[in-house]
Amino acid sequence: MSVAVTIRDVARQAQVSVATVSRALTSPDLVRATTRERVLAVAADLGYQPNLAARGLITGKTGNIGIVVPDLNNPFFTGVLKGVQNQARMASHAVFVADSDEDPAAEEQLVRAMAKQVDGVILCSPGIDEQQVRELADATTLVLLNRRMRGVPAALMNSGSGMRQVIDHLVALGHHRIAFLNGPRTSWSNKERRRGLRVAVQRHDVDLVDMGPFPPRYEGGLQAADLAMAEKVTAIVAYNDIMALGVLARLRDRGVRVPEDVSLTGFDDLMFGALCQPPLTTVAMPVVPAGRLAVDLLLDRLANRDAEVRQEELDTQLIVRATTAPPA
Amino acid sequence: MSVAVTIRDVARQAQVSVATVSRALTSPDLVRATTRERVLAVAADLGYQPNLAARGLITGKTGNIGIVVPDLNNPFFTGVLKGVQNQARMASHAVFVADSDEDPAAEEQLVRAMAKQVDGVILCSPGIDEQQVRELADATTLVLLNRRMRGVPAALMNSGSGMRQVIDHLVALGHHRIAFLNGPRTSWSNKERRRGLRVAVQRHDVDLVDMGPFPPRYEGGLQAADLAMAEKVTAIVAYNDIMALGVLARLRDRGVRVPEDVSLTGFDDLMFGALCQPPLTTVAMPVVPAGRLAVDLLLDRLANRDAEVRQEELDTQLIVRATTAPPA
DNA sequence: ATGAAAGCGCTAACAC
DNA sequence: GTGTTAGCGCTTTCAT
Repeated sequence: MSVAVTIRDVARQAQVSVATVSRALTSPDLVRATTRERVLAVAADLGYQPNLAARGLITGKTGNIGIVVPDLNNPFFTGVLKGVQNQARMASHAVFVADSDEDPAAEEQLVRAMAKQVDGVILCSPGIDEQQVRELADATTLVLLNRRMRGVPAALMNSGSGMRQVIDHLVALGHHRIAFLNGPRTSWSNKERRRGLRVAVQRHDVDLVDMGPFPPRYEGGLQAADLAMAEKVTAIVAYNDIMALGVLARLRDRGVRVPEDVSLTGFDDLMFGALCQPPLTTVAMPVVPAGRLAVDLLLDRLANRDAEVRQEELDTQLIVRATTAPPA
Repeated sequence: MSVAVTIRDVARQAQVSVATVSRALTSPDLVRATTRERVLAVAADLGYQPNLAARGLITGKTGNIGIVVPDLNNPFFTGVLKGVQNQARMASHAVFVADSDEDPAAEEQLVRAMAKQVDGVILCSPGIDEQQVRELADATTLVLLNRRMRGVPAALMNSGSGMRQVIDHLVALGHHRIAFLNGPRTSWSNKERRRGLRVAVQRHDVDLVDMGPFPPRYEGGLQAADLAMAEKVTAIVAYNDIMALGVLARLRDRGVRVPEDVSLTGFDDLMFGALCQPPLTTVAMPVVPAGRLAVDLLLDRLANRDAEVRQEELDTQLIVRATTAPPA
């Protein structure tokens, strides 16, 4: 392990003061070109890397951003993380990540613990209570992901538009009685998807059977499948892809054919939808772009603290694959 | 946004010096109990959170650890990340994450960039060249994940044992001619899996058809499926689950039944193996435990810099599901 | 047991 | 254009 080379070492070797080295690195136009080049050359030669913690101590900016997610095993959140990581790197920021294991209390702690080491944090927390979010927004610069709240910047995905496309698609196929399998009632996403659905349905002659809530996982789908079939629907709209996969498995076990006997749609488009059999008709959530957007919003807010709060919405897109067809 | 409360504020309010506050927080037994309690009470009251960057500047420890992975969209790496995050939190460390987008050159940069802000980094890089890893190990405390290299601590998964179980299983079913679909030739994992396979095969009367390399993704499986069938094998061992899924899809399209006409196994056990149809027989890689182990190794090394280098191996386990059966 | 003071590596006035 | 110096928030001698 090589010993750390500091700004002093560079200064000595380049025969200048530490201030000049600092300037050469951070405000190049403040030093004469020849000096700058000499300094930079020495720095490169010595393999000098500025200590960002020390820099942050004085500038007040750490060059880091944090992201808190409920579960790193969920491809939805890792997609977001990927986008965040990407965009952060473009902006020369490093990213702290924390996984709360779906525990809202932990989320609050994690944000607070991060607060001192980052310039701001991106919070993906469907569960945490609104009042607490406000307190956190007070403790650090916060950007919400996939959740809208007055006065807090947010990167959003417009599930309403996706749901409208789902309903238009199903109605065009000839469906009139459709089940919606709710995810967690309190989650912002579920509310949004449900709202989009209800709006879309009003424009058509459709019976909407509102079911659940179910756990937003494979097991939730297994459970929901039987209940939905009992309602004699011809199409099932699941809260998300994972649940849809559970429905698919359960229907197959019961000998119900998809899409011949019943149509099925998911939501999120998390990779395995495309890989499974039959491939799942679903709505693609732009998770990676949303992660990128969140970073942009955060950096923008940091640079421009008293501009108005931006909440931007990305469109979602129906992906028709093979689980939807005209009713029998 | 509330202004930061520093150690000075606490000191003033508690009527002690900053040194005493510092001691009360980090070496409680150096201050009188009554003083300590008073200080702690004030700190809690003011919502004081020590600035870790400042602390790190003087102690030389940041309390952070880094992890560099090739792709955050790959559930293998996010599983590891989950384990890392988990264990780091137990040890009150924060986690920096960086995604190299499968670019070995970027990996090196990312590690170097992190080096100053972390106590050590966990590197998951099948691709990066051995010499460069050594240089990185010189620049920071490094722990390798799923890759063995002399003198560098490593958290390993013993794919050999899993492969032996696969072959024993297939042979017990009556297979004699088996294809192995190679992943990237240079990847440590592929070498290990292949080696395990060859050893296992020697103990039985089996023709091993070594095919590929193929890209370790869905498309690689699509491509490999036809080639494997042309070799008249009765069982196909894919480098990993994703490739196996590609094989499965292609075989289904061709009307080849799995497992009736040909058996198929994957490797990794990445969730969707269980969800697909038929559920995939595969080898479970303990990715989350491996992440945890990597953190332990890192922390251990940090605490005990001149102990011998630990390289620990976790066992892998065959998971028999529904894609393997006796040959026709 | 506690305080005063030095200093971690760096940037930002302020001089010249 | 460059050097000198103070100080970011904290820990850690060294005194007392």
